[in-house]
Amino acid sequence: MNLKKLSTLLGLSQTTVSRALNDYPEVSEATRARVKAAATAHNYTANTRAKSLATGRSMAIGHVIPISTRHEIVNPIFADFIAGAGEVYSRNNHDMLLSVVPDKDEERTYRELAGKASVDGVIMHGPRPNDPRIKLLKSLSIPFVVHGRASDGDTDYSWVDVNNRRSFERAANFLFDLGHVRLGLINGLEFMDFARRRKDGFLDAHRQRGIAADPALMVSGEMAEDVGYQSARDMLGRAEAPTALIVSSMIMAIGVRRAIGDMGLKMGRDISVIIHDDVLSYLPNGADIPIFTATKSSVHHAGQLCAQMLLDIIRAKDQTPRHTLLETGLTVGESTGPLRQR
Amino acid sequence: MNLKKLSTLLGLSQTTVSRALNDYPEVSEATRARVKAAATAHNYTANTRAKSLATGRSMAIGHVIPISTRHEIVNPIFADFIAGAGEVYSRNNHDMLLSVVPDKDEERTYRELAGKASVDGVIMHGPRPNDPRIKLLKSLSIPFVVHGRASDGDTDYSWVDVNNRRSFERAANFLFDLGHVRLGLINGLEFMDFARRRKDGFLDAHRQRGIAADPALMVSGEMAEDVGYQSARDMLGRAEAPTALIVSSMIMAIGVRRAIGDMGLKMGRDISVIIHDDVLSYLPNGADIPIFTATKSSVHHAGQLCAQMLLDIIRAKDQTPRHTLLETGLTVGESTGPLRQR
DNA sequence: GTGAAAGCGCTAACAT
DNA sequence: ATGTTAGCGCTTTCAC
Repeated sequence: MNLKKLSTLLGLSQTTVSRALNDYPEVSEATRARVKAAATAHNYTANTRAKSLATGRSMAIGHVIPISTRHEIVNPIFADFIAGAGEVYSRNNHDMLLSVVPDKDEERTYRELAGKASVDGVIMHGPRPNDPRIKLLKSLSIPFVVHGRASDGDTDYSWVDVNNRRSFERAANFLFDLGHVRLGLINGLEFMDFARRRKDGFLDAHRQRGIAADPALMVSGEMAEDVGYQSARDMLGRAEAPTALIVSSMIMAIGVRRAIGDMGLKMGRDISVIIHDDVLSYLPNGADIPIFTATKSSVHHAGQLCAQMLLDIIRAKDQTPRHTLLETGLTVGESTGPLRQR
Repeated sequence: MNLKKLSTLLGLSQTTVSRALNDYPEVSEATRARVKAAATAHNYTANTRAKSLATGRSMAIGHVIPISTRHEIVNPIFADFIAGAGEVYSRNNHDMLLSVVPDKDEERTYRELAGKASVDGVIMHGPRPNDPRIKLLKSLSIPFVVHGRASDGDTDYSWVDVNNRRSFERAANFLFDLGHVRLGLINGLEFMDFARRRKDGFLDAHRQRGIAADPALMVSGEMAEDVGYQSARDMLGRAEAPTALIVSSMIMAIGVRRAIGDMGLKMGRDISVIIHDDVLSYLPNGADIPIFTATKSSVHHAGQLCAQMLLDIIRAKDQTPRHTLLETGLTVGESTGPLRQR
């Protein structure tokens, strides 16, 4: 079923039917009702391609997902983010176009998306310091929103980010309040923007308390189980071992837990652990998992906000940068451990 | 830059330019070279919408991802699957259209995708016994491939699936070979097709050895950490406790590990564990994680195969059902435990 | 309030 | 080997 057939069927012109369906005011309510009834009756939906060819708007948003040889952070994050963004698109009758490309082809993909006019805007993921993609997207003059921030001078673009710095500052201060004085940090790779900010927050808290952070108790590595394991073993085996750990991802924390068990220590008694993990899909129904305490702030939510922001930008045709900084919630569980007096 | 401009620029007709770009044989090699050079020079890429409107093919594949209130299995699986499928689409110049919809809207979404002609085919996820979506997709006469199988009589559609049954049969036999005689199964919800097959495989092995499977040692629940924990506690606390467990997902296995630790048992000595997990993105670089032994078979690979199969079907315009059954690899690690003599 | 006609950017007969 | 023309399904002036 298409417009032509539907209109002849109704004895109306394509124009009128189109106008009725798209809620143009000049159509009489009587015909509009008749048209809409017929449309649903005959299961009519406007062909997106034709529509976007005619209007110039594609009603689609592009997400470019670079796939690197090294598995990096990206994978687990995306499911949640995409789901959040997707919900927003669905509600707003937009399509989501996913391009999974080898990271070396990322630039070409952006160019093509812009050239083929197949999307009205794009979401950019995983920014790195001085990210060249930002300049590229600007030069292509296509609306875009960045998930995360590239920590350079140029903040002249729209982004949605979690307040990683404050999150880790709060986590550290929370432990200081419990009486801990030696904290360990098991962080992601610090060339990633978020990891850098997390470390900054960790250090902020130390400065506020006048406590010197021990470089030996701050490690940075790939977010993997074995990295968590090895880091925890190393730290906890030291003469000056930490009494609490802040871990930068769930998967690393699983390794940390294994290390603690292997060393004959007990969580919450000998060592307290707080983890930060943005991906709630790991957790049953988003609940706090019983193993660890998590500072929760969902990437799912970030996805929704990015999508909404981008749609707003497109709708308003106003590209002045917008920013959203998400605060995290600190949820405290058993394993954080009882108050330790010095 | 569009065809019109490019063609006037070259002093050729749109047709010739189009033909040159699309590798039609009737164009002289000289002009083809000239045209292609100009195209790259001016950064020209054909507008997808216009192209698909003209050809009738959209060069896009749809993935419908139902988002349920209960978090179910779906989430962690998708990242990997989508990544695999996406790679194949990229290589074949197809777009991937993702629709994230509340599961009650799933049917409507399929109808719209077909009606709007926005995709050439769809991939269906998470089939359930006697799944109504299969009839729907057939009635819409849109090419589709199912990831997984619906275990009813009607196998008259294309699918790609992991051999879950054999995987669990092998896992159980592997443990029997080690001398174990009481095995526990911690499985996903058995209204899901794959979980049912896994149980069947588990039972197959028992039958082959003439060992009766104890119903008390076969549990089925949501794939969550706490379900794994509770199930393991229950089983291991019994008078007739199992000496080995087969766990149906990594996340449940994490709970199992916690239970084992809490009960003062030691993995590999008191209790052996084999897990099956299709999602390699959890694992660092796809390597065997050091905690558990896994029967590995990547959903990522399944994604690639689904995508390729669908593209083949579309290209061949031949909808006779095709099937691919993926065998799993059993990777053995320390924690499976030493040979236990009876 | 409704309709006729042009056009979005491309491909595919049908010429030549 | 290249060009002319019509048309994919829709929206959008412009007329009435």
